[in-house]
Amino acid sequence: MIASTQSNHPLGGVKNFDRIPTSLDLACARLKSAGLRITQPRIAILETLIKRDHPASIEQIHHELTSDACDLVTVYRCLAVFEELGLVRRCFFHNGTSLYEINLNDSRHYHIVCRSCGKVERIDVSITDGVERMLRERGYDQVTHMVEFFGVCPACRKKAAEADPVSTTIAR
Amino acid sequence: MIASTQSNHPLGGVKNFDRIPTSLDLACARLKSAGLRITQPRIAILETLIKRDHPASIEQIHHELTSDACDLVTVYRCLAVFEELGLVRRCFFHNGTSLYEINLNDSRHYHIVCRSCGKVERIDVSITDGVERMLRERGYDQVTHMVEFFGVCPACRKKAAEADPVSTTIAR
DNA sequence: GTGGATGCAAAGAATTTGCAACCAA
DNA sequence: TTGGTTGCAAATTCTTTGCATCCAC
Repeated sequence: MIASTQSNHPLGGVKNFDRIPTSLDLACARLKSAGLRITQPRIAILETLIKRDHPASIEQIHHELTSDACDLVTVYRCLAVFEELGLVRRCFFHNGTSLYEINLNDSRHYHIVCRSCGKVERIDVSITDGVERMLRERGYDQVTHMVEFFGVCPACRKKAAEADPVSTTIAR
Repeated sequence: MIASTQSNHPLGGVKNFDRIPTSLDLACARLKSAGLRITQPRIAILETLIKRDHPASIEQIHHELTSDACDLVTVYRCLAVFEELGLVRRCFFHNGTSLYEINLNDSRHYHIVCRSCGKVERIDVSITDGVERMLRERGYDQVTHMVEFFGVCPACRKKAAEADPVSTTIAR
C-alpha cells in the first residue's frame, strides 16, 4: 500500500499509486470499495474535513468550501453517505446541533466544548472500552458510543471574572 | 423533611406537608424556590416524566399527556425551563433527536439505544469522573458531560438473523 | 391585582424529497 | 452508455416567537 512493487523508494515513483497515500487517498479508496463514485463535491468536502480535523457543522463545512463548490443539499447528502461508511463521525453538542469530523482510522477521542465561546478541544483518553465490551457480552451488536464534555473554558472564565468579579465565583 | 414536627409517624399526618414528599413534590419545591409558578401543564408534564422515568421525545411527552392537557409549544417551553433548572436532563440520540428524562437527584447513568428498534436501556456505571476532574484541574468550570451508547439489541439481532441469515453475520 | 405562563397562529430554521440534468466509471 | 450524483425548488419537520388571554400567587 505504501509503495508499489515498481519502486522501493516511498516517494520515488512517477505514477500516482507510487505515492504515500494521503488521507484523501484513503477516503477515496473507501468510497471506491463501497461502490460509490468519487466526485468533485465529495473530494472538496473530504478535503475540507481533513484540513480542518475538528468538528464542524454542515453550514460551516459548506461555507468553507471554495465558493459554490457544491450545493448545501449535496453537503447534507455527502455527509450522510460518509457517516454511513464510517468515514465521518457525527457529534452532538450542547445546543443540540450536530457537528461532523473526519474519522479515517477510528481514533477514539472526545471533546470538551466551551459553553460560552463554543471552542472545541480534543481529549485523548479511552474510558468506555469496558462498557462496550460489557454490552457486547450482553448480546448487543455494532456497539458504538458518543461522549461529549461541556464546560466553561479557562479563557471564558477569566473574561467573565473580569466583567463581574462577584457572581462568577459561584459554581453551578 | 420526611415528617413534620407535629407527627412522629411518617405517614400519620393529616396535612399535605406531613406526607413523605413524592418526586412531584420535590420537583415543585425546586420550581417554587426558583420563583417559578406551579401550573397545571407543568404538573402534568412532570408527572408524565416521573411515571415514565425513561428518555422521551418532546412529541412523545406531549402525546402521553392526557389529551389536550396543554399545547405542544408549552411542552417545549416547560422542558426548556426544567432543563435550565436541572430538573430534566437532555440526551441526544443516534438520529440527532433530543430526548428528555427526569433528573431529580442528579443520578449519573447512561443509556444504550438500539439502532434498530430504538429501545433504551439504562447502564448504571460511572466512567467519566476521572475525566471531569482532569478538566477541572485544567481550568474548566461547570463541567458536565453526555454519553450515549448505540448498538443493535439482542432481540433485533435475532429478528434480523431470522429474516436474512447470511448478511447479518457480518459485523460492522 | 399583577406578572409570569399559556394557547394559538405564524414565522423561522433545519432537513428531506422529487425530478430533470449531469458526469464518473 | 448508464446509473449513481447533483442542483434547484419545494415540501416537510422541528423549533421559536409575538401577542392577547389567563391564572397562580
